[in-house]
Amino acid sequence: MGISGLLPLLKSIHRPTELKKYAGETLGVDGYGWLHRGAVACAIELAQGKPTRKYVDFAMHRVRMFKYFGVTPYVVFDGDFLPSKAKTEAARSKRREESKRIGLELLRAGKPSQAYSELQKAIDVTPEMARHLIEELKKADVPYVVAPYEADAQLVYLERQGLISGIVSEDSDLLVFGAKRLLTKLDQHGQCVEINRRDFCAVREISLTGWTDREFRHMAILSGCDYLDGVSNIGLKTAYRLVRKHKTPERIIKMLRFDGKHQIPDSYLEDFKQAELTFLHQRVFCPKKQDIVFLTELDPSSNPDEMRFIGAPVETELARSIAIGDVNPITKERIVVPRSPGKRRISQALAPASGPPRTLGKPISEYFKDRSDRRIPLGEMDPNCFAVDPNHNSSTTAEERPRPIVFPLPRPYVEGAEEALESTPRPYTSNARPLRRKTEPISKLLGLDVFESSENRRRTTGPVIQVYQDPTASSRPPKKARLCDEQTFDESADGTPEKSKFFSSTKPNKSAKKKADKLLMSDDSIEEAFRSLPDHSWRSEKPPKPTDDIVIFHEPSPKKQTDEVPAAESPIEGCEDHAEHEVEVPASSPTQQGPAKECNDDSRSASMTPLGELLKEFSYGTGHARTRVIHGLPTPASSIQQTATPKCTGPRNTQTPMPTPLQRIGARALQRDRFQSTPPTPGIVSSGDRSNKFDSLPVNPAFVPLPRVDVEEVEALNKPLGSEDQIIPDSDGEDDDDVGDEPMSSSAVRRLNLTKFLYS
DNA sequence: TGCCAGGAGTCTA
DNA sequence: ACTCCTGGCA
Repeated sequence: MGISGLLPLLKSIHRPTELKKYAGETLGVDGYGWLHRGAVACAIELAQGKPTRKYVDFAMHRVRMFKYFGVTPYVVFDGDFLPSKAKTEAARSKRREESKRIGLELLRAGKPSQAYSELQKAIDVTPEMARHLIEELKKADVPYVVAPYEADAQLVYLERQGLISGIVSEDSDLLVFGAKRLLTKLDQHGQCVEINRRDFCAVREISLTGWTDREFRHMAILSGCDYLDGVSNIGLKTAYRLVRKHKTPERIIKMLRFDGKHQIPDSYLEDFKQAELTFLHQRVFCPKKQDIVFLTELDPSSNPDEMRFIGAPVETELARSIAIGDVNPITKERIVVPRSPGKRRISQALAPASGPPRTLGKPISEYFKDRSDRRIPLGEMDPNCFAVDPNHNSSTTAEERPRPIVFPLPRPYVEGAEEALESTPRPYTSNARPLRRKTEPISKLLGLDVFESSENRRRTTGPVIQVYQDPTASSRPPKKARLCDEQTFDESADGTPEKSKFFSSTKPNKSAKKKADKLLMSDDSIEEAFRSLPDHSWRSEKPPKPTDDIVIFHEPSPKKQTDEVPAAESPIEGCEDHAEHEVEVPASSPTQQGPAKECNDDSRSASMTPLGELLKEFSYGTGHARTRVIHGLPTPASSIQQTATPKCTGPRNTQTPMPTPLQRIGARALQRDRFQSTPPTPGIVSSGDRSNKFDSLPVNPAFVPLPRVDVEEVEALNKPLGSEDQIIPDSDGEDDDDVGDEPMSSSAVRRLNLTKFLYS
């Protein structure tokens, strides 16, 4: 859970950013988080013990997204539970069991949607699940490590060792561990928020200026953390005041007891110190030394034997085996991936990756055919659901295979599917179906489909499979199509690589596909998605049909990480920006210049044309300038550099109520303040106004030379347009660094002028 | 009256 | 996860 309220408290230093800005870098990611989110999609199957690999698909989709943006993910998995957390974990485990029980009951009672929401709480990410993902990570040449204990500590260690340059996680604990660069709220479009330790001095809610990691840690522990329950009625604000006033934990606790307003357990001080030591010295695995080390070296005077709470020592060999995923970090038993149906269904389901295809009672192909017939009409159904083949990844050539497009299942369709299911051995599926809406049937279908589909793939890769897959895809929660999902489609190597990840159109019948597009939740989202695609717009030059755009994207092959991305058809802006950093630089840099110019041109033209839209966005006023810009620029060209942002921002803007003039003024003031507090920004004068204070504060070498200036420029343009708040744009300026670029600046100037023109 | 913590309710993914 | 509301406190 982390420190509740910590991230909101630091909101003033949240710097909106995009994954592509980290191109060329290696970012640590929490494998558990990915697996968990993926498992949510198949909560019912997991609860029922049905074989499914959806969680692997989700995680690999994220991996592909990272690669697409030129970022190398370093996936870190949780290991054993710390003694400090044993209690918590036991309670959680109990809750999960309870949720599972209730959820399965609801399922039997014919309340699939309720069952699903309950079963989501029952999700337990197991080392076996991690192992399955690891198999895929190996194939994709993605670095990973299983921590001896907590992934949080492991991630921070990797960051300190320079093996990663940032951490992608939703866990605020990382900041307490000492993470320097935390990326949170990463969405499917690659947008995220950076929280940089260097910005702490700029936090507005509380003054952390001059605060050490130690004081910050004390504040966090005092307010309640995973290792120690907080004192009631003491939150972060109060803890902050206490630390500021009394400095040491001893004095704080003494004062609290003296006050008598709070109930402090007798062991609190001791527990407090243990919690702090756990944050400081937890054991981690050092990939360089190939051995267990402490996150922070112990004080020579301290004795690790007296610090059981930081985790028991682990033998070097065992630690290595755990780190590579061969040994279950909890049971310390070797993880066996069953090749044939094993005792556990889960294991069976997972098994396919390593082992040969399992044997099914019936030939799958037959099964599919039946379904395919029924499903054909489905193609017309909603495209909202993206179903990824859970098993799909299992096969080594998963990416090569064509990706099934997911369509939301219409009722009738579902029914047919159910019938098919009935033939299958799963009993429950047949019963539930009449009652439920899409959710239930989907779940049922998923379990069955997944299992069989995987086999089919192994055996054959015929069109039949595709048909089959489509239904599977439907199994996914009925959401709008996400870019990420699209990415999965990219994998389809069949010759559909050209098509956009976002649109799976190729596979489904053409007619069906078109229909699907129409059915999509929001066309806008799709367009936005396209825009988000970085290079793609450039190359296309024009705002071609969405389908054309799609073609541009193509997923990087799994084996080569960063290189692929730049090399890939669409050079990402980020890549360009960070070309300096990484290996790929050579390739990316040349490409950049050419496309960059084009982009600029496009952006200009784009900005010119959609004045009305721009105005609208300005009217919103609330969001970051960037978002507005994005919206404002309907054309693909504009999206080029802003790509990722547009999607997310677009919806947000619309959703967020328009700020009142007062609010805007306040926002501006805030921004200004930040600006002042932060070191002076190097950006150009014109750009400097827009540039965020934040950006200026945490300057990453990589970021400094950002060619993407376009976005910023756009922002600048918007500002004047938004007449009301010119100030706002300043605050918004997220990409200050980019502005700094020479070519960009020139382009920016042009754009600025143009925009003014338009409005004037 | 304002601040803070915590709970309830809602929405999203 | 986010917002809104409530109660306690100064």
